[in-house]
Amino acid sequence: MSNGFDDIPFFDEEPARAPGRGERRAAVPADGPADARDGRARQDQGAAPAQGPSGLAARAMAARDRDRAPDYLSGLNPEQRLAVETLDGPVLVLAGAGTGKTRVLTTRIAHIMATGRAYPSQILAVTFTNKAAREMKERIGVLVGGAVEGMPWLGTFHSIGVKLLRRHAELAGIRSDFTILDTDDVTRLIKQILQAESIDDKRWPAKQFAQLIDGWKNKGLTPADIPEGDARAFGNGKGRELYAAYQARLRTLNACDFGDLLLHPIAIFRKHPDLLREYHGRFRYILVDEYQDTNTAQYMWLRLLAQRPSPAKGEPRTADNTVNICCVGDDDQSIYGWRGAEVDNILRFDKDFPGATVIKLERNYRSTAHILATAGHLIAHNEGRLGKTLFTDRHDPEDQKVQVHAAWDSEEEARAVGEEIEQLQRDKHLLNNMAILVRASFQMREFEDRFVTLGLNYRVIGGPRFYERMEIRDAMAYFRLVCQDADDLAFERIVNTPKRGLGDTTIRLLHDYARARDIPMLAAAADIIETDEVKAKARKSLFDVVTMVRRWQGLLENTPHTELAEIILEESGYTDMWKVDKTAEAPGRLENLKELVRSMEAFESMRGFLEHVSLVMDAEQNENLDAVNIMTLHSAKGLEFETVFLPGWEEGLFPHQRSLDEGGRSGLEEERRLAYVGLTRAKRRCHLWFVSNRRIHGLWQSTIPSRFIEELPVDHVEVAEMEQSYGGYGRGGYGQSRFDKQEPFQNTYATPGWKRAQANKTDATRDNWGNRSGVAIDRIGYGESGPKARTIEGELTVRSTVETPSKFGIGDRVFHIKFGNGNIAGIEGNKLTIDFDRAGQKRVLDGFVEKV
DNA sequence: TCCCCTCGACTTTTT
DNA sequence: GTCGAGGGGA
Repeated sequence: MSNGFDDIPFFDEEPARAPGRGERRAAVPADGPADARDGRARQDQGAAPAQGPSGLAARAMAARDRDRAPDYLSGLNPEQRLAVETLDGPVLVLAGAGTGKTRVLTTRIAHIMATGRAYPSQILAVTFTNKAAREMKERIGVLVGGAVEGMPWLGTFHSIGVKLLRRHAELAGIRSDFTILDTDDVTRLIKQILQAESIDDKRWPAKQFAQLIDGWKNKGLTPADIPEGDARAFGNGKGRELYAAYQARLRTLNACDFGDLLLHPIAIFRKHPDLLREYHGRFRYILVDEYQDTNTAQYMWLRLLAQRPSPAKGEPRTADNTVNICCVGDDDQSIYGWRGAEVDNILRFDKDFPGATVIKLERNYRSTAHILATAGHLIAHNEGRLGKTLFTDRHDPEDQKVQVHAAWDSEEEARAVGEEIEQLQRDKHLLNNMAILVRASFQMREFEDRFVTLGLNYRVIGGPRFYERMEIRDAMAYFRLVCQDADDLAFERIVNTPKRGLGDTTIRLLHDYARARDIPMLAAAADIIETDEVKAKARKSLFDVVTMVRRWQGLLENTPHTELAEIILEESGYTDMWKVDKTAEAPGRLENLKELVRSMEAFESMRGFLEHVSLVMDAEQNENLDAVNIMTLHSAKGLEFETVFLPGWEEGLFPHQRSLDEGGRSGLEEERRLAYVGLTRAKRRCHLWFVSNRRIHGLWQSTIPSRFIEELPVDHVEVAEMEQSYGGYGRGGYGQSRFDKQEPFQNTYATPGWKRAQANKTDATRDNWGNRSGVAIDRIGYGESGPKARTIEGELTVRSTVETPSKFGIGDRVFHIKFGNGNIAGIEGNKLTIDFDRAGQKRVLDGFVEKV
């Protein structure tokens, strides 16, 4: 297959020109182990292959100038082609739904490489989700005909942030083997801080504070930057102190939360302009996907990397001072305002980057004219848009108008959708091409129940995740502690799991001691076992834990990591704990642990695996199974389906009451954009539903149709004829599986649907990875088809074992909380031997002793 | 230390 | 209505 790249060996050829101005070997560390092994990958650093009559560039330019455009450009429409070929200067592509946004991005990258403008490793391409990054990689691979090994800087904001931070961690005051905390860890950490500050966590919930901090970090605010009002609004006015305390704790734990993955690099770049300049030299081209979703922190990060010094008067723009940034987005699909996205970023792009080329993509290749007109008419009710109107050439009289259905209640809604799906199935439509997009996840349940009854396969996208399961988190905590022993959160999680008789008292003691001396709890435990601070039994247990962890740490370098994982789970007694457990879940949990170890095989090291899990929280779904997709409108963004069902268009649910209450007009507009996203997912058929009665928080409430329904254009929408009476039970002529209501004595388990389900099923509720999926298992090929091995850069092992001189002297009279008064008989570092008046001679830690 | 019961929450969610 | 967390009692 010819793709226009056949005669351009751009991966292998060196730029054949002499080093020019501004060209120097960057001091930026190499691209990790791959670079070290492969000299070729390093050649790009600092050297731009763009100018000069090099063999590669000349040929590429000739290729471009030939009448016949490269194959990969053919098939693009004029606007798309402009977006691909406008390589110099800032470019904003306003790409409406279904206008070939991803195609433009990927072709542009291919074009940059094919024309020899930059090496793959000189292109920074950022997305929001791992899914988008993966898709982009694949599609570029198809375009250039091979794996895209050479694009180390294609990834999510966060994964690129981690990459930067691992290289320059010490500039942020942490070590490069830092741990990435997830939201659960963060909440637990905050809970501890609130407790330490004796703040009532009933009145000031840790979760709320976690969200507050997240919000500040989204805005790029450090404790010093937050507005006074914000600071006062939490924890008796202690908001700022608490935030600072939290950051301090993260530093001692050698850990980062998600926000830090962006904020630390920003701080580093600001403090070290020379380093930033190295990256300016490296990144010839910057591409950003879904620009309308960027928050302030991401925006600041991008600005730092994108901004180049303006050319002096009279000087021409050169590769050194041109901002080759291309942002692609759609203001009408901005649906993440509630988590800090600033639509403003896209609205004022041309002010941020003067001289920007703005290109609108309005030709839609996805949907029918009816669907487009409906979506367009709806979104026109919003103010403050950049204003795009999607159009299509496709006008097929066979095309169905958008169907609006009414149902009595949510149960009937689910039943009717089920019937529609079965009808489509009989007409040979694949279930994979259908999706039910809901506003809120509680709506899913009704559909799941119904589909289990019908024996219809379904998959829930974005449900509960495997790594949130208890046994996975426990196992991961062991691994984390072994890789990074300052990870106190991991330590606390596993120290008494399985039960080792290390209760609250012991843990509190360890915690206090560790805090007082600013050392990890594992180190604190190592100290304490040499003393009499804790009872013999607890001491033995602690000794075991410390010894085990130390032993595993010793094995880390030279033992295959999957083997080590097994050793850890065995020796810690963790698997035994579940073997002994007689509850129903225990076998499943053991199975999950096995899967966990198996899935580690795809990674190069245990650290690589840990990093993957903390960054990539989605698990891949099985595409091979034909199943209806159920997901929220939010997670549907970027996807498309032949047939889309949009249930629950009622006031209060959609638009959601809380959006209206908290967001006012802009909240309503965001909801409307969400509706727009939902409609534009559909290629051929789109069904809207609203019900008159819905159960909310356990009680039935009567509802009125969404205002959005009134905003639809009458010419393109039709009210679907109900085959059954409104509010009655189904009487339709088709569907063998709809008699559970008609035959009251037959319970659901006797329906053919249920029997079918039984026949197909291996697990009708959840698969091992915590993915909810129906009827036939939708198992994830996490092990086999999982990600390629990852490498972690710049491994660094620094241990903080600073000894502080004891403030005590032999003979001092002291008081110990547990043993009372006594005299110091010996001192050994921080351990004191004391002759207690009552308890006799004991070894204790100086932290627990006061002079009297 | 564990288990049971009560109480409260309950939009969307990536990383 | 359902689930999870946390408190209190055995």
